[in-house]
Amino acid sequence: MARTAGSDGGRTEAAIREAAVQLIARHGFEAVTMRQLAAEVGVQAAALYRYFPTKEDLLHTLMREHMEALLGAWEAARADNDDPLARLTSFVANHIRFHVERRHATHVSNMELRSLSRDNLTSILKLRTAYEKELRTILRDGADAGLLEVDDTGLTAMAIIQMITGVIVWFRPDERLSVDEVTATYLAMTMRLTGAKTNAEDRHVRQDAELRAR
Amino acid sequence: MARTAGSDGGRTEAAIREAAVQLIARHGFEAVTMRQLAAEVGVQAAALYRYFPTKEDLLHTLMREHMEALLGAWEAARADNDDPLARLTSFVANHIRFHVERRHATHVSNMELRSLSRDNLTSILKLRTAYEKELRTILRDGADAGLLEVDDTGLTAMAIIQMITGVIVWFRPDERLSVDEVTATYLAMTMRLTGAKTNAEDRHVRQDAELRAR
DNA sequence: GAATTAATTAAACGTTCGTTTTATTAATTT
DNA sequence: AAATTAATAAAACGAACGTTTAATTAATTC
Repeated sequence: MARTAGSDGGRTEAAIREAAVQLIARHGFEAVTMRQLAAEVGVQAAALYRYFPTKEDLLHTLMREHMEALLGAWEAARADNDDPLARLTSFVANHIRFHVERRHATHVSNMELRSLSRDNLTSILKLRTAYEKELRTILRDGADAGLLEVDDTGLTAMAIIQMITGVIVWFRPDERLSVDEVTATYLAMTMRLTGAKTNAEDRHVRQDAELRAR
Repeated sequence: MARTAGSDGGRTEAAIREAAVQLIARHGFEAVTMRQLAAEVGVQAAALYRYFPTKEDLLHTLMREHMEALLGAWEAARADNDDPLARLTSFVANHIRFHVERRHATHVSNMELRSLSRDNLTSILKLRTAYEKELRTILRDGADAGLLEVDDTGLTAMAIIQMITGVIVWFRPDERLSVDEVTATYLAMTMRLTGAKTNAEDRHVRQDAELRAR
């Protein structure tokens, strides 16, 4: 009826976050009740309020940390490289790996925006916009250098992000394809989609080789 | 306190559907209450139950009819054409037009699947799968005819659908771009993404023309 | 070992939810 | 004009919701 033996605030909070991500990803934020979440963690509902002041604050925390982790992963993965094609490759590969590894959290961050209040929504959208801007910059640099054929930078960035984020809709680990195989295929599609010059060159090299072999 | 003068079942049901699509698209199915919906329509909550037996049945009806309309629009738009490239063009153009015209209903159909019971979910997924199969068939035919370069038919189909459905996330009519302009850009990206041969030919034709003009 | 702080339970709060029941009036049919 | 059917309002149902309060025990500090 009170503090349980061996209870630990740090562990409980981590368990709440984990359970919340799973439950919200599966049922949606509005459909998950604090009692349901508490039961999953193994505590009473009131105990949740020691760690998060409100249900919405819990959601906002999960989203903010997910977006910050995404931006952090990109900063770590980005080769300090001048080559736009290498940067584009890094971006797509990092995005797919990160999203496959955190399918549930991504689902939450993408689907539950409408459950946030104005201020909380604004703070998440700011992070999201910053991330999208990274891709737009790469595409513009690539187009300026004559390495990419991009009609509309903003529109192409949205198309690519939607395409590569869509992986989480159908991808399941331990099925037909590995993460690396999926990444390779999506990279090839991205390069074709943006008219990347290396791709065209590769194709010509291959064609030439075939012709010479005859 | 009872039947209102001028009330009409047909009109009321239509009003319920319209209001439901708007409200669910904006707030999410779980967040919309029957009282809120009724207020939007201008009736009491109990009146809704004359038209839909439960809240979930209302959602299911909206989704089913949306998916059937999408399949119907595709059947009407599909030129009875043997050329896979022409069919691919029709598919993308029809998809974007339909989704832009019915942004809210599309949002509902894509986001609220988890609020459906097993049986209702199955019936919607069946329609969705049938639609996706249309695109897979086009891609396979195109690849078999040597007109497209597609590594993985299923994966490419998902990538394209996610890309072109994503239009509704950012597109707003009466802004920078018209539907036709957006469609043209997405068609160009789709053709590049699938390595469509016409595109390569066009490019060569254009390049030749430029060279000759010098 | 006494005092304090951390972690939790148990119980309750007022509110709101989807839905049902019953009554009432408008429109239609006979 | 009487009888019937369609369309709704009004009120209530029990259940469940997010959250708060108060009490209680475990762990830590002094």
